[in-house]
Amino acid sequence: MTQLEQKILTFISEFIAKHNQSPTMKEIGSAMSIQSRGTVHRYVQSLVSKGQLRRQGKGWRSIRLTPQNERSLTILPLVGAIEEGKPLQPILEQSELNVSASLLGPDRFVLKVTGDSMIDAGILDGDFVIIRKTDSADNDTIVVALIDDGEVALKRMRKHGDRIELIPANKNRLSLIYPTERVHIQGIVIGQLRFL
Amino acid sequence: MTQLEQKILTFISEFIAKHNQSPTMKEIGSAMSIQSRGTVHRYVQSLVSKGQLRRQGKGWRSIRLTPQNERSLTILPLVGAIEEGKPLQPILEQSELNVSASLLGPDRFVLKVTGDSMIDAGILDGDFVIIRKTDSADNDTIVVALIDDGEVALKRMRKHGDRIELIPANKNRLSLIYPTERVHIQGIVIGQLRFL
DNA sequence: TAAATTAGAGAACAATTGGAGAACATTTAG
DNA sequence: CTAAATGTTCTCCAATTGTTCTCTAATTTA
Repeated sequence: MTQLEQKILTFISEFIAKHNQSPTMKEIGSAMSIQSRGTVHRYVQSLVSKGQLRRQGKGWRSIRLTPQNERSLTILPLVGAIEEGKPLQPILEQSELNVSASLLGPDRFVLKVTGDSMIDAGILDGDFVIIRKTDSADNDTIVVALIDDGEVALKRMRKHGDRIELIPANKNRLSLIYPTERVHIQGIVIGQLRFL
Repeated sequence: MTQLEQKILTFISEFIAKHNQSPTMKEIGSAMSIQSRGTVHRYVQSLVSKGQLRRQGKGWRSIRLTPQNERSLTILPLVGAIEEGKPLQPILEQSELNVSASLLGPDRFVLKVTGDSMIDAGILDGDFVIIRKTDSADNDTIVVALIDDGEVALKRMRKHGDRIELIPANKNRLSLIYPTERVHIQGIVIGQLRFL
């Protein structure tokens, strides 16, 4: 896969995620600054022949992703589970932990956390949290929220009518309550990781 | 392997980790201050013949790492840092978080944690910890230890002469002290992750 | 000192990658 | 049905890269 093919594959993948529909040759070309539909078509064909894409039917927007590109790679061997004072329990069923399938996606990003406001939720200073972009969230999920278009908070959220309560996971800190219109949800925390 | 060959191999490995594509002869040359593509080519050929690299296909960027030098990679966009009540601080320098480069390796594995013995260290029930295999560890690192070839403990370790103290990160639990010969270190915790 | 080795420059050529656009076929919208 | 848009096939072309050479200079070795 050449560099440009890789770019095109990524573009198609993100386009589908965003529009729930594959782009046309022309749309791909626009994004890649390629004027010729014929040239774009050649790249798409190349990706199909390399098994990175497939075509469904003959019409427009018939490009589809292959399963491998709907999820990405496997990563680490998962060998067992630790439980208090018991022998190691081997995990046979799923012998690999697929980090990326669960955590990656075009709508994901990572934030590094500073401070201890979420310490009781096991999110420590220096940890990274993986966020799925969304502008709404359920009660009691941990969200990234922008307050007054200025400061950012990583807090558990709970709605009370026209107000939103942002609850820290730290007994030494207090909840903050804002009118709904002052709080803009940026995303919800779907994962967390730490390097020691 | 000469010194320069070693440098080139390292450069290629890091380039692939960063760009997910091998560098061209020219790019290698730029990094090594070698003007001639031909000269670079000679080094690459030498590394191939020594089994440190291989070539895939005939096109550009067809240099591949041999399994011994390989690391798979997974990259998430790292957009910023959250700090208490401050505006989002964009991270410009390194805009990607390379999960696997730091966490993966042939001597790594994952355990799923059950129980709350490490709760004060931010390791909660259901979390996954990434372990680097080793049979020795420094004081105050979190280790996976096998006790009497039977039960497994995830605890902070401290040596006291011929005894080893295994310290839980939980105020409601007590340290356990064993004679050195009863405790077999399996590895140390180098990372942790959680799926919400 | 002389020969061999190592290292780099760069020319020359082949192969691959990347792009434009014409011509025609097919699909979709109205 | 008709027209517009899209998909497909094709040729031509340019730019970049990989590869193989030869030449030169510096360093090491016999």
